[in-house]
Amino acid sequence: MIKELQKVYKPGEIEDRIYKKWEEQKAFHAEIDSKKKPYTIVIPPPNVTGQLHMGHAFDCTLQDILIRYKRMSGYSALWLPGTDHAALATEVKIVEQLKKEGTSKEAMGREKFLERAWEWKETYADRIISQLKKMGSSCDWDRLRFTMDEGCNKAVKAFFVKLYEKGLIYRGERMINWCPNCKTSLSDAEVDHEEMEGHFWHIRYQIKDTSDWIEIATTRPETMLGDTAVAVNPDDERYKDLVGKTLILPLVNREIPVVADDYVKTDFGTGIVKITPAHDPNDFEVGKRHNLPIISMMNDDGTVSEKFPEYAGMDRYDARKKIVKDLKDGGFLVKIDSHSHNVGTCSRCKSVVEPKVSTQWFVKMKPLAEPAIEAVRKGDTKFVPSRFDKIYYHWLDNINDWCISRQIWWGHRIPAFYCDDCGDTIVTAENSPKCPKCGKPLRQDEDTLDTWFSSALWPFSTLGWPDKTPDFNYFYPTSTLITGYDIIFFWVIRMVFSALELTGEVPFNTVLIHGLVRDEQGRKMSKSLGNGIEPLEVIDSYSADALRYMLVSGNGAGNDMRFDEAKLTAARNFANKLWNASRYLIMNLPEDFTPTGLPDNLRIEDKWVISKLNTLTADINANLEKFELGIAASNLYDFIWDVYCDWYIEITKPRLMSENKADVLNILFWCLERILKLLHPFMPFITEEIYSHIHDSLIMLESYPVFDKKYEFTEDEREFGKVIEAIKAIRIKRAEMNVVPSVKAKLIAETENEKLFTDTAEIIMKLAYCSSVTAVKKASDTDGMVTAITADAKLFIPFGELVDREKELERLTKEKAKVQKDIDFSSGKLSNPGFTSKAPASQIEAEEQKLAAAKEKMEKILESLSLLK
RNA sequence: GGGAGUUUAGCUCAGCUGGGAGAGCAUCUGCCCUACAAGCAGAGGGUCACAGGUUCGAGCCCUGUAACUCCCACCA
Repeated sequence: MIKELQKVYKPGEIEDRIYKKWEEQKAFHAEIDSKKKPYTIVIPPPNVTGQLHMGHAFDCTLQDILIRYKRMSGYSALWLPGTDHAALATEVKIVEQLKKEGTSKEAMGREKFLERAWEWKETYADRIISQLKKMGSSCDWDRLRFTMDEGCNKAVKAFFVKLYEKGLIYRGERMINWCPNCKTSLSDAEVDHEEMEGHFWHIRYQIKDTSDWIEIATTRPETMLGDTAVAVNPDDERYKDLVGKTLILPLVNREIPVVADDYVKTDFGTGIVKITPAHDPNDFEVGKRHNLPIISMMNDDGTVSEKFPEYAGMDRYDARKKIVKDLKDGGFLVKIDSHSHNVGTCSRCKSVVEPKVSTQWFVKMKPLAEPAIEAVRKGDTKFVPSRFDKIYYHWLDNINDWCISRQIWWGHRIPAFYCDDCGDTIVTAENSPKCPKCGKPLRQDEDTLDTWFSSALWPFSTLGWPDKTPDFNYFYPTSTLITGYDIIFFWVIRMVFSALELTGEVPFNTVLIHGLVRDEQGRKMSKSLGNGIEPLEVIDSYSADALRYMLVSGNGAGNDMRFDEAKLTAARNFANKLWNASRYLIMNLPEDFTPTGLPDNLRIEDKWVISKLNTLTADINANLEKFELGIAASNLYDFIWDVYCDWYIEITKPRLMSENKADVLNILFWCLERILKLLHPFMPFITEEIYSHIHDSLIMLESYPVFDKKYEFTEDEREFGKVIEAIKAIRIKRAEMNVVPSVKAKLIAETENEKLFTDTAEIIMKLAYCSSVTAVKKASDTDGMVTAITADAKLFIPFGELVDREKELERLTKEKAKVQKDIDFSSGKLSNPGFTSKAPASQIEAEEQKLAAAKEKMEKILESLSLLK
C-alpha cells in the first residue's frame, strides 16, 4: 500500500518514531546464525564522566554506517554497545561535586562514596545511551555492557591472576608519576607534557672542610632537601678532582658525596647535577647505581615532609619560595635564570605531577609487546589508514612497565590479598579467600586498577570471556575497531597485547582510525574554551541524518575535520531533496501500486539511468569495503541530486503525464528503492521513513544492492550522453542570449545520428525548451539561425533576430580556439612515440576518440563561421 | 631531540593504484518549468606552497626547502 509523504520534511518527529520502531522490531539484535558470517564491532565505550560530544558523534556515525552496510549485506552484524567506568576521570568529577556540597570522599568513606559513584554511573550511562540512540546507532542493546559489570569484573580478575602467575604482573618499589591532587599514581600515558616558563636556580654547595664551593643548577630547588649526592660526568676534566669528595648540603647540612655518572652531560648547565633519588626518575637510576639513600621530602599531597621541620606541611610551591629565600639569605643562591622546560601534568586534573618512589603493581611489558608488534607486522591487524601503525610501533618499541595500581576507590579492586600473620601475598579471583597457611581471613589490597586494564579486555570480555560462550565463539575476533588516533596508545595497543595473551588471537582485523572534530576556526573543541558544539542541539535544528552526513562526507580518512555550519546546511538540503524527489514519485503512484520490476522494453534514457545507477552501486560497495566512507557519501550525493533528480526525473516528466505510464513508474520506483537502500547506512532515518511509505518491511533489514552485469548498458549510456550534451549546448546558447524558458523555439538538428535525436525528441523539447525537433542529415534554410555545436550535431535555433553577429563571431572564434587546443593536445599526444608505445591501449583508444570528436566539432564550427561571414 | 600530518578556487575541503583540476558555500546572470526557492538553468574564479628529479605524461611518485598543526621524548 502506497502512502503519500507529507509536504514538508520534518525530521524531528520522524527520527524518534523511526528509532522506536526499530527497537520494537528488535532490528538491531544480532543472532548467532551458522548460515551467516559474523561481522562485529565493539563500541569504544564512552566514559561515564559526562555526555557525548561531537567526536563521539563522528565515531558512532562511522560505526553505524559500517554495521548497517554489513547487516544489509547478509552478515550477522553485531554492534556491541557499552560504557566505561573511567576510573580516575569519574572519581575526579565526583570529588569535585562533593567539594561543592561541602564534603569530601574521605569524610564519606569508601562504601558511601562508591554508592554515590554508582548513582553517578546510572545517570550518565543512561544519558549517553539516549544520545547514541538519537544519532541513530543500531547497537544491539540486548548486549549492553559496562566495564565494571559482573562479566567484566570476572575477566579483569582472570587477566590479573593469569599475568601474575606467569610473572608478568609484579609488585615493587619503582619511580612512578604521582598526582598530589588526585593522590594517586598515574601511568606514563596519563601524564601530559606541557611547556612551561620556569627558572634555573643556581645554588652553591660547599666542599667539606674547605672554603671551596661547587655550583649546581636546578629547576626544582625545593627537592634539594632530598639530595643524597651530586654527580659529574666521569670524563669531565673540570671536575676530575671533585669525585669522591664530600659536600655540605645547604640548609640541611647533610653530608653528601660527589659521584661520577655518565648520565651527566658536560655541556649542559654547570655540568654538575644534584641527585635526588626520591624525586626524579634519572636521579633514581643514578642512586641505584651508586647505592645512594632515598630521602623523600614530600608527602602524598604535595606538602613538605615532617622530616624538615622548617618547611613541614608547606605546599611544595610555598616551600620552594621559602627555600629560595633561605638560600639567598644564607648566601647559597648564585643567580636565577629564566628557563622554559617541559612539566608533566595530570591528564585529569592538570596538576603538576611529581615523580615519586612508591610501591605499586606493574605489568611487565616487554614480553607482551613483542607479539603485539608482530601481529601488526604480519598483517593480522591492519590500520586504516596504514600510516597509523607508526604510532603503534613507536609506542610499543619504547614501552616501559605499566603501573596499574591506583590509590582511588572507583574501579576494580586489585585481586591481591595479604596475610597480616604470615606476611604472604595471595593473588586470586576468589572473593574472600582465606590464608592457605594459617586459614585466617585476608586483607585485600586497598588499591584499584588503572581504567585501561579493563578496557584492554573489552573486545572479548563483552563477549563472555573467560568463558567460551556461544557469543565468544561466533563473534570473536571482532571485525573492525573504529576509534580516534588520539587513543591508539591508550587503548588499541593494550587490547592487542591482552587479546594475544588471553585469547591467542588478535582482537580485531582492522582498526579504522579517524581524526578529531575541530571547531569552525580549526581549534580543538574543549570544555575550557567553551567552543564545543552539542550533537543534540545540531540534531534538533538540522536532524541526525544531516549531522551524520556532514560528519562523513568529504573528509579524508584519518584527517581532522572542521565543524562547518555550511556543510551541515548542505546535508540538510540534501535530505530535503531526497524527500521531495520521493514525494514526487509517490504522489504519482496509484494507491494500489504493486511494483512489477523493470519492464522489458527500456528506452535509451532508462538504460542510461539504470546503467549509471548500477555503476554507482559498484562504486559504493567498493568504497565501503575500502572504508572510504566519505567518497561513497559524495558519490551518492552526486548521483541522487544530479543524475536522478536533475536529469532523469525531469526527463521522465512528459511520460509521467501521459496515459501509458506504467513502465516509467516502475523504473522510477526501481531506482528510488535502490537509492534508498544505498543511502540507508548514511541517512538511516529519512530512508527508513520514505521506505515505509512504499513498503511494509524495514529497509534496514533489506539486502544491500550489488552490481549486476544485466543492468550494464555501456553503449546506450554513451549514446544518451550525446543527447545530454546537445541539451546543454542549447541551454548555454539560450542563457547567453538571455532567452527565458517560456520562449520556445523550433530546433533543427543536423546530425549523422538522426534516429537518436528523433527518438529523444520529446526529451530535448522539454529540457532544451523547444517547440519541435527535426533531425536531418543536412539542414537547409538555416540562414540567420543560431547554432549550438556538439561533436555529434549542429543545432539550429531560429533566434536570428536576437543574434548579435559580432558577438556570435567572437564566441565562435573563442570556441574554435578552444577546440583547436584540444586537437593540438590530443594529436600531440598521439604523435608522441613515447605515449603510443608505452601507454595502455585503453588510454590510446580514449585519446583517439577524443581527437575524432574534437575534429568533428571543429568542422562544424568552421562551417558556421563561414556562414556568418 | 625524534616522528607524523597539512599546504589545491574568496572560504571549508575532496581528488582511489600517475592519463587534460572537482564539490559545497560565497559571487554574477536568468528562471515560480504542476517534487523541491532548503529549488532550477547558466557564468566567472586555480603557475595544485616552492625548487629540483623520475616518467611519453606528475596535484598524485622521489629528493630538498618553507610555513602551519599535532604526537612522542627523563637534558638537571
